[in-house]
Amino acid sequence: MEYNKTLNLPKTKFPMKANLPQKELQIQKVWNELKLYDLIQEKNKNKRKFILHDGPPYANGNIHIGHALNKILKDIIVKYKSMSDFSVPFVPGWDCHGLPIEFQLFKKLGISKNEIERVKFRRKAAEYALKFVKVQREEFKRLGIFADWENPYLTIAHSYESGTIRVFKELVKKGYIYRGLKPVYWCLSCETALAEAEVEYMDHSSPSVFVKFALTEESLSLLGKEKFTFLPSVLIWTTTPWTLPANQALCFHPEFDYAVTHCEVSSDKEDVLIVAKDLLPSLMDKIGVKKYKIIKVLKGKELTGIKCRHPFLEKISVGVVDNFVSLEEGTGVVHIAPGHGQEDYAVGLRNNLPIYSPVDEKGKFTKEVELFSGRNVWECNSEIVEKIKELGNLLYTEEIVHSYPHCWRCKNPVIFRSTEQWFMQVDKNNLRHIVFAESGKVNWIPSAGEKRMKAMVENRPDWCLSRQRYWGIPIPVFYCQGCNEPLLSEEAIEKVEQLFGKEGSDSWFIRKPEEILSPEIKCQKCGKKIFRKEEDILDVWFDSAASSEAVLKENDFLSWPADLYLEGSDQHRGWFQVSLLISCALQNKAPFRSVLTHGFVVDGEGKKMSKSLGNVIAPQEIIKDYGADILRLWVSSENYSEDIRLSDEIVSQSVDTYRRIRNTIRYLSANLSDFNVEQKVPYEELEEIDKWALHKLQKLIGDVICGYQEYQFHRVYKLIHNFCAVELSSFYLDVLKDRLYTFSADSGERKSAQTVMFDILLNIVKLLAPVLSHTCEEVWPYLFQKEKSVFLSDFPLENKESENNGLEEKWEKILKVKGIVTRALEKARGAKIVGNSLEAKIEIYTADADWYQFLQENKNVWTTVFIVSQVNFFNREGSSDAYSDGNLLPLKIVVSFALGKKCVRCWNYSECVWEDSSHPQLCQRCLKVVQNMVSNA
RNA sequence: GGGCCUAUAGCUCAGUUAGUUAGAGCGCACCCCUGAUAAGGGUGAGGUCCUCCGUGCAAAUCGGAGUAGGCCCA
Repeated sequence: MEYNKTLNLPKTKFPMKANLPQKELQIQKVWNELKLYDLIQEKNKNKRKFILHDGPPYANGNIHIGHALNKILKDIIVKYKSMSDFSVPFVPGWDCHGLPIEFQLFKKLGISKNEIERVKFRRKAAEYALKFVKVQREEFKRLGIFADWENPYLTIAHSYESGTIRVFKELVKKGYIYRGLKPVYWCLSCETALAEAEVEYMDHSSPSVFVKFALTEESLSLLGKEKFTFLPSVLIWTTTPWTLPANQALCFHPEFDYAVTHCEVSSDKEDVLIVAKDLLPSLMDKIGVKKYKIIKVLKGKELTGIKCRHPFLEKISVGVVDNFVSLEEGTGVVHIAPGHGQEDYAVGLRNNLPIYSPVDEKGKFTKEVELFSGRNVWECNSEIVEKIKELGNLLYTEEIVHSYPHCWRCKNPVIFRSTEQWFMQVDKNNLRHIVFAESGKVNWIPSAGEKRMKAMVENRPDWCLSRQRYWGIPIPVFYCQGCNEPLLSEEAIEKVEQLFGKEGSDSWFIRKPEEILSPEIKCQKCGKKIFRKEEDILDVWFDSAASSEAVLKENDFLSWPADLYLEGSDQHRGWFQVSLLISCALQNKAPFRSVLTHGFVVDGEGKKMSKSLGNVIAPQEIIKDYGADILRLWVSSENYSEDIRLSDEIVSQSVDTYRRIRNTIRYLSANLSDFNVEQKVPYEELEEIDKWALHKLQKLIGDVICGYQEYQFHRVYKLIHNFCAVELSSFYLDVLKDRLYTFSADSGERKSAQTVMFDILLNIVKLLAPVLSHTCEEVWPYLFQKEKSVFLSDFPLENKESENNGLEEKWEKILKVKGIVTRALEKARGAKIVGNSLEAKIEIYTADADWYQFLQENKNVWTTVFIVSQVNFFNREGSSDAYSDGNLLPLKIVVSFALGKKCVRCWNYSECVWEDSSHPQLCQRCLKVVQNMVSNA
């Protein structure tokens, strides 16, 4: 007789080999057909809401690993919350406007801004963005992300654009919006503003000049009581002499030492110069001074407020301090023209200097600079140098070649030129303080986010909202054709808001002002009724900053504020900050209760991923080779609060972990092929070890829930993996084999094991579903549940009634004994005494009365727990050659080959009577089982 | 250059209020099994807790400096 046919061996159709890349597609197809996302919403519609507001990724290009990480983290939360008593509508979003798209498209079309009509271009840009929305949507769906994919929010949707204008309107109403000057890159030949991405750095030859700014009489006292034979001068260095007419200040570093130095410039010329002390030797060498003497040394901050004469104009330049001043080159004093440089502009703002820029759009000096009026700034460079020399304020000049920004189209050098821009005032209505206070109420995860946000808000300048671009939401402002006064009226903007809601923002460039405005409206200043439209568009950050207003407020099934924003840590500066700013301006309140940030994906060495380093790993590759669940498992395994590493080694670790979990699930299900829920054994009747396993399961459930609630998914990952590998595979399931396989199929003992295995399987599948979504859905049909999907089931709750801490303590001790026995067995295996552990007979010796009693009390479990054929124990000290485990346990173990005969069915050895003539190779236990089967057959 | 963050075994992570010999799982090596089989079990080897200095009776843990890396600015 083939006795293995009488065994209850595992049986399942659930494949060992996952073949995820294919299998996942089938599962996703089923999800689609079920309309699972809708079913989940329907199921949870009356529960309390949890709003995770999606930060819109930029709709250009395929998704990269950072996108995958971000959306998977969100998805884990959405799924966990959806299964745990929350209604979690998740509306994905895309950022569709902005320079990167515009830039890419112009490149693709091979043309520049002036070579295409604006509306025509905008239609192409919209098409381009929508194409990538579709691409990314498919890629996100391929990751197994659940969301309202059919109804995402797009920043180019009419309703969204209208919502953005509404936000602008509210800001105008509350007085946040003003017009001011700001320097931007400007191409003189194209007569246009350029974005940073549109300038290229190329070598350029410029005059390098060292120029004196003489102190005024009144400032001499700042230098102390010294009498000077020569009027001291502050020495600056610049490579853009043409910006000198716009000079407003001289900037010192507050902490640097500045030397007031007497120099013999030449045999007949002497000077007193103020420069950074550390630069003195190289500087004197450069300008050819052989003899010099330091008269006095001052800290930069002591020079604050010093007044100097302009080197060739009748005006005063004032001393200011700033940390950006460096000792790399020059004199340690920086000439500041706030209208002609970014750094200068920032210094200007901090010191309330005029943003002065007397240069027109063709790059010619305006009438304000009489000397050079109407002349091109480049042409004037040399004349300015001549003029300074003439007045004796030039100490040194040479031509230098350096890297300088050029226009990407016409390749000419560009300048910084101030133009009128729209701003949002950060200090209006106490906004900065409100933002600060609201930040303090937000739950930042990790908590350092609060510090980072506050530091940023504290220092940020007003927000420049204007962009001289094509692809964005227009700034809804009209100008009087008569007096050029901007029309900043709530009523007018509301017309635009309504128009965009109907026709979208392209209509701004199609409709005439009179088609938009009501006929009664007139200029508040001069009363004229003819207007022109603003050409500039809004900074793309304004679009996304409006999302909580344009999405959460506009949809009844959502709510405001959001419970959670979850993005990369770069968004402290980006989306979080601008959203906070807008929300506090409009609502005096943060738009989010919690903000969770994750780090960036870096390679195995912790270096950033870049094409040039060749260490980029694409999510598409991982999906193709291993499947989305592997990627999801990797996401869950990493502590995302820091940098997140990814390498081939790390992926293969996820693959290994996946296999272990999958096999454990498969094995559990394979042993449940003849089990159904009606056969469940009541708790009281369970075998003790089964109660122990149930206890462990409940603890696991509690810990895993804790992990999910605190968004610590790597804890979830570790807990479940350890449970599968340690509690289940290496112990419980291994020990159970004898009972499952050899006991009669319907025996209470076997059903007891199956009852618990079923519980374990069902719960593990649910616990893992937010992470291994496809795999858990794949096993779901093997669990005969009423729900059509694991995601329509309820998340487990920790059942404390199935817990028994006393039992756990006792089994901990039993496991310790198993530990020493397996070590003894391993030694015996090495000595070729036994191979398979069932070939072993174990003798345990202990002189310790308590331990002996413990062994005695549990005498029924030992063979099972050790998976050996025989166990004897003795209340006496074992011989010296018996195995002992240091002094960890007062036990000594002797391993010998088991006594008696091996039963061919259960492989246990026994000395029982082998009497049955028809089954002479069966032990008594198996004999009964087999006889039973035969009589039942 | 500035703000924020990180550094524990080959990998992913623990390590509480400073308190025995710094832990887990995986991987690796070796062994067993062949009734979870492109599986399963066992044993074992792996650590300058990034470096240096300091404070403590005592430091992975607290303080300072540095190195390497990340994000954001400049």
